[in-house]
Amino acid sequence: MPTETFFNLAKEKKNKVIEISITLFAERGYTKTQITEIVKKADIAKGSFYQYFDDKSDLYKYILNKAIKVKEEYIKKELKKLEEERNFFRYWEGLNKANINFALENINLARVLRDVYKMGKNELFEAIEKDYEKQGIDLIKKWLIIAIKNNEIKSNINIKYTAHLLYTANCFIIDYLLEDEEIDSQNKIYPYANKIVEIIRNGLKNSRKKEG
Amino acid sequence: MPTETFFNLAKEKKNKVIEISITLFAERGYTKTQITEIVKKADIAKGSFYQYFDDKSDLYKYILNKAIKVKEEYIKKELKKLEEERNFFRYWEGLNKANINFALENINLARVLRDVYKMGKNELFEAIEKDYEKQGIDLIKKWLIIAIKNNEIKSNINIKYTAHLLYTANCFIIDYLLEDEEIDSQNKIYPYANKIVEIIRNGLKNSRKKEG
DNA sequence: TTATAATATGAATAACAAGTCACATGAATA
DNA sequence: TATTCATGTGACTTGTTATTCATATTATAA
Repeated sequence: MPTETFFNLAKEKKNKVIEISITLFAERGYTKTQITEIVKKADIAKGSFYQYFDDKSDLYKYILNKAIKVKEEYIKKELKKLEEERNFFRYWEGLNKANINFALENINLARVLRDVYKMGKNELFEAIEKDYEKQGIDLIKKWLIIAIKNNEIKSNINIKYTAHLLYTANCFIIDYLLEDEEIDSQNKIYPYANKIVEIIRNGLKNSRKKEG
Repeated sequence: MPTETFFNLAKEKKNKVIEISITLFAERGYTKTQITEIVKKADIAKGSFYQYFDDKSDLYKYILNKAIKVKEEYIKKELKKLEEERNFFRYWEGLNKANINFALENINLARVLRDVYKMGKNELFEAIEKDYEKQGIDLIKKWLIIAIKNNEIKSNINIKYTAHLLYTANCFIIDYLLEDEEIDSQNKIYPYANKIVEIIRNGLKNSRKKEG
C-alpha cells in the first residue's frame, strides 16, 4: 500500500507518477521497468519514490488492484444491462464486451493484467491474480449451472472445463486485441469477438456436410 | 550453440547438465534460473559452464531448439497415421494428441516452451518462437482451406481468426495439463481434451433448446 | 519569526547474478 | 619423463538496479 504521504500529494503529481508507472509496466513488464526511469519521467527524486511506496512491488500491487477495480466496473455496468436476461450467451457476451471495452479504453491497464495473467506462478502476485481469475471462472460456472437447469445448454458438459474454456476464450480475444496491430478499434474487435463467440456457440461443423 | 568441448563431454555429464538445466528453466523460468544453481547441481565449476556455453542464453536457446525438435517428432508421428485421412477434425485432434503426448512425456520441455510462448515480445527468443508458432497456425490454416473446399466446414468463417483460435485451444489444453495437478495422467487429459474439441466442434447450444 | 514537522533529494550502498581469468589438473604424444 | 594441449576451477570483477540515508528544502504552527 502506498504511504499516507503519497495519497496526500497534489492530484496532478500523484496521477503523473501512476500514469507513467502504468505505461512503463505495460510496455516493459514488471522486471524490466526500472524505478530509475519512473522517477526520471515523473520528475521526482529516487528518495521520494521510497517515501511514497515501500518498494517496487508495492507500487505494482497498487496498480494491479486499480486495474482489477476498473475492470470490475466495466463488468458490473455491462451485467446491469442484462439484469432480467435469462440467456447464458448474452451473459457471456456481456462479459466479453465488458472486457473488450475495458481493454480499448484502458489499454495499458489491460496489458498489465495480461502480463500478470501470463506470468503464472509468482509468489508476489499469485494470490491477487488467482483470486481474480477464480472470480471470473466462478461467475461463468454459476451461469452455466443455471443454463443447464433451463435446458439452454446440454447437460453432459463438464462445468469446470467448460467454464475454464469460456474464460480463456475471453482472455484470448483480449490478447488478440492487445497484440494484433490490425485490431485497433471497436469496429474491428467487435466483429472479431462475435466470430469467436459464434464458433464456440454453433461449432464449426457444417450442417450441410457431405461424408468424407 | 554449445562448444565443441561440451559435445565432446562424456554422455552422462552432458546429459546431467542439460537435464538439470531443463528442470530449472521449467520450474523457475529463464530469468530466475541462475547459472550458479545449475553449476552447483550439475557438480561442475562456473568456469566450466562458460567453456561449454557462450552464455546463459546460449544454453537456453539450445534447450529451446531441442524442445521444438522433440515436439515436431511427436507431430510428424501422429500425422503419419492420418496420411490418407480427409477429415479436418481428425487432423486437428491429431495435432492435439501429439501435443498432449509430447507434454506428458516431456513435461519440463513442454513447460519451457509454454514459458517462451507466454513470454511474448522478447528480443532474444522472439524469432525462434514466433516462427514456431507461425508454423502451427499455418498448418491449421492449410487444413482449414482444404476443409472448406471439401464442404466439411462452412465457408463463411474467417480463416485467420479460426486458425488462431484452434491453435490457442490446443495451447490451452496443454496449459491445463501443465498447471492443474488433478490432470496428471493420460486417463484424465484425453477425455478432457476430447471435451474441449467437442465443444468447439459442435457448439454448446442444445439442439433441443427451448426459447428463453 | 522561530521551532517543528513533513517532504524532497541524489549520491552512496547493498544485493544479486552474470561473466572472466590466472592458475591447476589431467590426457596425449614423443 | 618431459612437453604440449585440452579441460577444470572458483575467487574475483563487472554490471545492473533496488534501496537507503544524511542532508536540504518547504510547509505548518506557535
